[in-house]
Amino acid sequence: MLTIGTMARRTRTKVQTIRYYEQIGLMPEPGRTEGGQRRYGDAELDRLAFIRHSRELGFPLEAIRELLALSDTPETSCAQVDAVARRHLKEVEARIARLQSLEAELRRMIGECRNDRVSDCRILEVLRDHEECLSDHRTPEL
Amino acid sequence: MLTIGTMARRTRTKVQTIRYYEQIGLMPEPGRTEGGQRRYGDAELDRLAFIRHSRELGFPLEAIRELLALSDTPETSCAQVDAVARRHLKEVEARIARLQSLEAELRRMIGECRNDRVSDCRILEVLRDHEECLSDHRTPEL
DNA sequence: GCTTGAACCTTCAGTGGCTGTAGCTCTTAT
DNA sequence: ATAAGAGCTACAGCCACTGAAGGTTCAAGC
Repeated sequence: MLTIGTMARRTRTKVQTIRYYEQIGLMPEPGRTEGGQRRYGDAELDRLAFIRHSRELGFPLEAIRELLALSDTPETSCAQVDAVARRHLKEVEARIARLQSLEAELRRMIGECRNDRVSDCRILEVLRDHEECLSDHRTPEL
Repeated sequence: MLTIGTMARRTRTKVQTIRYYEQIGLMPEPGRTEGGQRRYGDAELDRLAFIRHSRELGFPLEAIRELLALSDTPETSCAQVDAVARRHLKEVEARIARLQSLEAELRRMIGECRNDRVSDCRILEVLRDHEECLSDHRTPEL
């Protein structure tokens, strides 16, 4: 039987985070000691490890919820798993593209700065005046 | 005199966002009509445009606060402005690098999936078993 | 002058994914 | 028996907004 602290150490998770996962229904309610402390088994450890690995790959918790549900129906096709992963990949690609255009803009701006007084600063001028150089205003920033 | 709605339209900002900026002290408290509605001048419009342009470039609000303060002392050197921008560029670069390593890992994972049953899914196996392929666990995810 | 409807007001809750704190209680080793 | 360390609950805070409820004000048209 594993304490919450042991679970945390083994998966490099904060104790509070595990309790949070329980609260939002991502981890099951574990058994308790007479005194009310949580005690976990190996299945729970595996589940937590799965969640953490998925988080390291940037999957949002809702996607992880889907993956866990699919993982519990072993006889069905994994096409849905594939779809979740591809969807996430698309989001990551989109974020990279967005950040790269920010990066280019920032470099250009910084490159023009001649380190004069603030009143002549090119950076501040750009921030004051620039007209939507960035194409897509509807995507989230990152 | 500009209403909050006009300010919002001109800067492509939500009305609530402008009130939020006021609440956190990024925008000044404007004058009001007898009935209590906000009325702005051109200086406020410029300030809001500055904030929105900076946000489009991904500057966090605290950095924007710094930039606005620096912008109000025209005779000093703009080295500090430069420093804020370079600091932000570094963060953007770091996020890109992190996302690119995620992207590579996701691609590898998806590439291995043969679309069998869930019980043999390579994606799920990776998520269950993979040992920290991603070097830096201390940086924020994005 | 009056009506109408759009725009404004305040306040509060929610987003995602945790993290930190306060003030307790429980377990375990000595 | 005691004391340290780990656990417990409940709640607040982070960032940068966004939405909604429920009410008030403004401006245009008649």
